[in-house]
Amino acid sequence: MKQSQLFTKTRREAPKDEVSKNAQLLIRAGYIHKEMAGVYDFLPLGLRVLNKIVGIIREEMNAIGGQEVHMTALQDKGKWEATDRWSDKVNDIWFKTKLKNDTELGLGFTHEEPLTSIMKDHIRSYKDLPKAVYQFQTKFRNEARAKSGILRGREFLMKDLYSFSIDEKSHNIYYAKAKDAYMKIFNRLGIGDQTFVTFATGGSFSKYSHEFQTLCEAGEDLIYIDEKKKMAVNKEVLNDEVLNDLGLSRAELVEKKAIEVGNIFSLGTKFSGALGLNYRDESGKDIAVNMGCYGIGPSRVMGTIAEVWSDDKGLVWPESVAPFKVHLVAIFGKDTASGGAGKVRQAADELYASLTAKGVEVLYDDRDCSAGEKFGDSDLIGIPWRYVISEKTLATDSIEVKDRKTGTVEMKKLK
RNA sequence: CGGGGCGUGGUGUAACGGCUAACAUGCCUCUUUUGGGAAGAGGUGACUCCGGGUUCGAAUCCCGGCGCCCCGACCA
Repeated sequence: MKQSQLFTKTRREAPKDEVSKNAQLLIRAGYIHKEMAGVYDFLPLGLRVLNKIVGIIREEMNAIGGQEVHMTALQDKGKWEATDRWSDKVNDIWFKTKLKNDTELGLGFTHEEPLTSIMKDHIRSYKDLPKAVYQFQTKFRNEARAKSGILRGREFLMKDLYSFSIDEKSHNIYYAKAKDAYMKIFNRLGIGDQTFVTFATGGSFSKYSHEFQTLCEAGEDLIYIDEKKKMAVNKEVLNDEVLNDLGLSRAELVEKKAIEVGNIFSLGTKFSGALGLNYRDESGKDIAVNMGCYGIGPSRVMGTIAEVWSDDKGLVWPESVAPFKVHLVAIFGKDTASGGAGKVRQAADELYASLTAKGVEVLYDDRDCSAGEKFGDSDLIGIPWRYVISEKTLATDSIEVKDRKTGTVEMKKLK
């Protein structure tokens, strides 16, 4: 894409109503726009990153047999009453609304109830199990306090997968697979090294749930990590019994702040029981389906990556999620007047065309502005590889290739 | 939801209760410039968040509202 056509602009200064690093950088670089507290729009660059994240998650969910659906945000009150999750006293994060005839509706903050209900139409027999279903969905949560930019919003994107198994044993097998898939995802997203599988509160059907916590000062969770074992325990469940269970010793643990980028949960038969999702076993008996749920918020992940991978000059995207792979920066110098076809512009146009033809995603800075401004913007936007082309580089028939992360520069011949 | 802070051109800031609300940046025009946010000149752009009140006079003081940020509580 030609940068001269990109409608978003960079800014020198962050708006004063943002303090968090992710929001400051993402707004300054033109990735997102704040609509109101905890509610952000994704602009072209931001959407590209978000879609990259979504793509990686989708591949890994498909790899463990997930089948993608797209459910509704509007929720039918009845199903939530069946599980006693409708009342504001039980659950105060609902956004609720009404039809013209006064029928109450909710804006989904999660999707166990409606999906369990859908599955009733399709699961009859033990032969129909196991199954895994997932979606990418806008979730609405009426948070008492939205904060930290894109990390805790009231409207955000969520991937939620739900598994349906014959019994606990079969569920545990799937659960373990999902756990591995999650680590694979975070590795591919470039935050694997700082992301720890963390034991957390389990709820009524299992002792623990597993959170995926990325070490980061901007996080709101406190976790205790054992670096050698690459295990962690959330502060909320830290006690001697738990440590004993997990074979961890207090002396080895270090306290760290972290961002919860994923959470997987065993649900047992809580929802299937309440909503009547049963299968018939070989002996003809009806049995409640055993369920699990598995969440990752792609928008929160994007904020987390921005927090973890950035420096004083701007964002530093891992290649797997960067909006473009290459930032082609043309320094026209006195080579050409605006729009003219000087030597540099011609060479840059050609390089852009040939890279694009090869399928390389390129943001081509073809704007008429000073070199300093272009470099500053390039650092801020944070595309992994910068190709600089100018009179200077053309003199040796080459381009300058700079690694955004390491700052390493090398000259490469144009052929 | 409790506590604290803050609302002034697009953005960041300034202005004792008193001149036409200032500066920087952005944007537009012209000239010069051209490898780390270039220089000069001219221009554009603000009912000072909203509503009341005090006062001869309010961006400034008081009351109410709304919004935003931070701390805490909460957070399948």
